[in-house]
Amino acid sequence: MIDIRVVRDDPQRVRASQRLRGEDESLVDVLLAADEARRLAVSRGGQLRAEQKIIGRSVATAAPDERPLLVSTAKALAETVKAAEVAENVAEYALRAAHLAIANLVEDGVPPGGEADFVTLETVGTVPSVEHPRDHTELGAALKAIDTARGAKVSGARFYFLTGIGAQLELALVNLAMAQAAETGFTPVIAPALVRPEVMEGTGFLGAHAAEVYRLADDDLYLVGTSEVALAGYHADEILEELPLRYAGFSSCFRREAGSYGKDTKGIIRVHWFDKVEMFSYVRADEAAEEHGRLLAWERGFLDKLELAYRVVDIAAGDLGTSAARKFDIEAWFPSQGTYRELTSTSNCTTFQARRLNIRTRGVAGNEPVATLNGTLCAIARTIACLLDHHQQPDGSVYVPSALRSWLGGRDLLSPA
RNA sequence: GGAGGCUUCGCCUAGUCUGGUCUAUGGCGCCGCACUGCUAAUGCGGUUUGGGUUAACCGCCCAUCCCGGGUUCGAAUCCCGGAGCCUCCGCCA
Repeated sequence: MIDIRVVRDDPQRVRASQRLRGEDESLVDVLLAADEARRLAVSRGGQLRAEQKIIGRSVATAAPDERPLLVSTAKALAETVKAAEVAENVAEYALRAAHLAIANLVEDGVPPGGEADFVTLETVGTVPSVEHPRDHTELGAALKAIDTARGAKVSGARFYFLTGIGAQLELALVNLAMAQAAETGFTPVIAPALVRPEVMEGTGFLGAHAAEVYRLADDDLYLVGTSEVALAGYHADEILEELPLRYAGFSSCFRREAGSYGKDTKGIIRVHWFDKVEMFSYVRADEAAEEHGRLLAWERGFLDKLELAYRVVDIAAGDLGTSAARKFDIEAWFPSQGTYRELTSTSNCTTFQARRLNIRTRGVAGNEPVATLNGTLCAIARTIACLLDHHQQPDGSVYVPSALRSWLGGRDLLSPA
């Protein structure tokens, strides 16, 4: 939810942002009209209620013989008030709908264009040269670490089992990520994976990408696609006294992957369920961009520990999520694919989520919404896929980066049994 | 899953049975001022949140007693639905 005052004061800016995203600019005019209509409706309703209050008071204090007349007057007024209140509700609802239809304002400097128009900011590390690279599915099967066949048998396509060293790798990555997060000052959090509709809507996931989200209809709960959802809802309806607040949440993540038919059908790069350690920050609105830089740096620090070659990309406006003002992805090198693939993603949601979730802090001119930001520390399944692929050796074994060894019994090489 | 209790403006609380100056009581905390020779006491005043009006301030107006409906001229108060918390029973890792 963007600041309605920005829309009133500078509709051109909002239109420009919508245009950059490839969204409908005329929604801005719909919103302005709805805002004006609501103001009129509320003001009329207020006036009528004020009259009604005065009459009500005179009824209370009137002499018995004067009552009937007063009551009949009040009755007539009550009809008018009721009608005005219906109009208010309609206007209120229309305003909210119009408001929710508008995505966050795109930050200055975001590249224009769509999915293919990202800008590479930096390329880091040395891309490994592997003669005849095997993909992570093959490597994972040989190591008895990843079992996608039985995943499909038990749960369907895009499900998997991590077994043996695969399961240990997950725990090692979680431990490493949580250790880094805690050292950096994040509060480690184990977050629920099921959330209420308000929270899901507040984080902006029920907008354009509602089809991505699993819903438990019998219980009216949603399965989160990222612990960002729970971590944003954590402080809903609160006034935060001390900022910044930083949380590192671990949870399972569920994605329907609707519309991704045919993409990454093999292996565990794109799955319906995976575990993830996510960083989430609450900061003052004017510090959001700086925090975004810090989140990106922490993501890079983690990938550096995994000794991966990667590039940092600035996502184009048309490919941003509803709530993001800017997004940086880090894509790591997959030798078997001969390309970089997304491993982490950090978004600056500015005050967009905080407005919807009513998360504020005390400012000089009263309470004001905070800014929220999120960034992947480690999406486990995809990271395991990358580690196997990236660190594979000619003999089919896999090199273990030193940062992970203490969590894996000191092993520096994973070899097929 | 069953039974019962509870939810009031930061925290605690009065008010709900018996609808009407409730324009929500009091305490704590907090802020300001005054006074007292002293990081205290006392006194006075202020202190929910959101929106509107304003260049801004002051002020004024509207809404807000968990949420949503309903009854009524009028709802914190009565009725229905929902959420949350608590207690007990059942079940359960």
